[in-house]
Parts: sequence; structure tokens; C-alpha cells
Amino acid sequence: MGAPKQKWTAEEEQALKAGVVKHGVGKWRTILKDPEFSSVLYLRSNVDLKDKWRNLSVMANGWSSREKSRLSVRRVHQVPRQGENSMAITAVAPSDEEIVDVKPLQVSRDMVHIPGPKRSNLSLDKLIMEAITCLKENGGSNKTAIAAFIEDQYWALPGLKSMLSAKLKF
Amino acid sequence: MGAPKQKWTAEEEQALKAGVVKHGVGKWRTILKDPEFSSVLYLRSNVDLKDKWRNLSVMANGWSSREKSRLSVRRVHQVPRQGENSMAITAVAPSDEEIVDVKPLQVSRDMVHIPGPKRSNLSLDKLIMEAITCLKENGGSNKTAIAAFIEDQYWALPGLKSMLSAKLKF
DNA sequence: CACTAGGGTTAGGGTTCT
DNA sequence: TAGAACCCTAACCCTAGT
Repeated sequence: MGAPKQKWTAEEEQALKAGVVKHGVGKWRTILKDPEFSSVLYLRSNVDLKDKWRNLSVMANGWSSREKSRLSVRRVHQVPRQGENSMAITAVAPSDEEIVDVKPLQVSRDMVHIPGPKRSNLSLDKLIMEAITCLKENGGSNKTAIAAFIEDQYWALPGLKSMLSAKLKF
Repeated sequence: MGAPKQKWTAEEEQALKAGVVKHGVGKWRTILKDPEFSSVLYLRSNVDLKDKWRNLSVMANGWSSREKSRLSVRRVHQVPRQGENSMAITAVAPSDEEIVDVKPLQVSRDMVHIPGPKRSNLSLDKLIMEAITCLKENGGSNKTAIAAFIEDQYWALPGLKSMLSAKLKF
């Protein structure tokens, strides 16, 4: 139908966050016009950006009320929107299968799984190496922000901490 | 505990249908406020209207055999995305008994279903690079933005951030 | 007029009740 | 087991204020 709901993709979400980092909260039109993000966000309006940011913010602190019994692991499959937004980096051959269910760090096998943000499991090694490289090359970068960036992608992957501990050596 | 579940009466159902003919599908609040129907529907919410309409539509779409639909009110729409929403309805004068059948005139857009290509991890590397670049270039500016960004990320696994912060020194 | 902030509404998946 | 009624909330709309 005319305007079906357009679910935000992970790429769009990240682009928005990066846009906010670069231009600031509330600079929706600016973010949208930035060629760095427009290729990803061109389907969105400034108002869309604002609304999405609001949703993200709500999730960030509290969405306490009803996170109660979320049983059942549900496969939330997201149908990629009409091709075209594929211009980006092709890199990574994702040998890894998609991870559908992300579980909290400490979960016993019969515990309830909390459906986390749907994220794909791309090569962790790749990410880590990339991050390390970037960090080294950009001595002045804000390490906290970078850590946050990585966290956002992998916050729920089990075993992440230990993996990182093993890989990161400075 | 709670509401005993209110079955829809024939009058309510009738009013809903009339409301849709008059105001269009999706104008639930408008229908509800219309004095022509509010006296009948005052017990219902806009969401109730929407849900009821969905039920009616499912029935009409032949899933379950039932009264056949003779009349149809069709949503006419046009553009994908970014366009104006306007939904025009063409109300064909009902003979008298009417079941409203809502079906998209044209192809549905969700027929396009790309079989689970792993969702892109395409831009992650790029995003990381962008973030780093931005942070670097902006130096001290946009502290507000950065703070907002970090704050937004804060719900994520705290262990990782602190660990990275500790390991990566600048 | 263009944009943003914030409240309001809708769409659609999910859940509960019968 | 099905289906009607109801819930949740991301996505989208409306509009005052700047």
C-alpha cells in the first residue's frame, strides 16, 4: 500500500547515531544533507530522524515497564527494503551465520531469552581489528565513543568480553 | 481482572462501516469524534476501531467463508514512500447490506521477499571509521552531541566499555 | 516559509480470552 | 484450534513556536 511502515534498518540507525555524533542532537536536516549519511538515510525525512532518535532514547533509559515475561525466542526477520541501498562497503564476507537470538550474558539454558536488538553477527575479528587499527591511527579519538560504538553492535553477544580480552593487546 | 471484553454490537459495527465510508480507512479518531457515530461508538477507542476493522477485513478477504462482500470501498493509493499519503476512498453506493472489503488495488509491495540474505554488516566498518573521523575532526566541539551519543549507548554492556577504556590509552 | 519539539494517532505484530 | 477483542509500541502525523 502507499506508505507501508518503513522499519528502520541497522544501517540507518547507525547512520543516525553517527550523524548525531557529528552534528549534534536536533540537527536533523543537517544530518540528512550530509553526504556522509544521505546515502543511507535518503529515504528518511528530518522528522523521521527526530522520531527515531526519540525512540532510541526511550529505549536507552527505562523501557522498564513491560519488559517482563518475554518468553519465546522469536525470529524477527527484517525484510530488507527494495534493494538499492547496497552501495556501502562490501567487504566482509560474512561466513558467520546470522544470529537470530541474542541472549543476555548470563543465561542458563532454560531461562527466558530476552529478544535483543536484531543485529547480525559479522566477523568479530574483523570488527576488532578494524577498531584497533582505527584507534591506533587516530590517537586523538575519543575512546569512549568508539567503545560505545562497538558495544552498540555487540552488546549482547555471549562471550564477547572474553573474546575481546584475548584479542586486545596493547 | 480488568475489562470483561466487550463484544461489538451490530450497531457499533454498522457505525464503524459508515464511518469508514465517510472518512476513510485509517481515520479512526476522526470517525470516533464524528457526532454522527460517537453516540454509538463512545465506548470504543480509536484503536478498538482499527482492530475491529481488521477483523472485519479478514473475514471479508475470504479467509473464512461468511457473508460475501458485494460492495467495496477501496483504498486508492499511489506513491511509494515520500509522497503524500492521501488515501482516497471510492465509496460505491451501497445497495443496503454491505460488507466492506478492503483490498489494495494493485500489487502488494511485500511480495518482494528476499530470502534471508544476512543482513548487512556492510556499513559497520564504515560507520566506525566515520565515527572516529568525526570525533577526531571535531576535536572539542560537539561535546553535547558526543555526550548524547555516549549516553545513548550507555545501556549497553558496561563491562566492555570500561575494559576497552582501560586497555586503550591515549 | 522551513525546521524542530513534543504531543497525538496509526499500523501491525503480539497476547489474552472465549 | 480458531477467532474476536485487546495490548504494545515503532513509525508516522499535526502543529505551535521559533
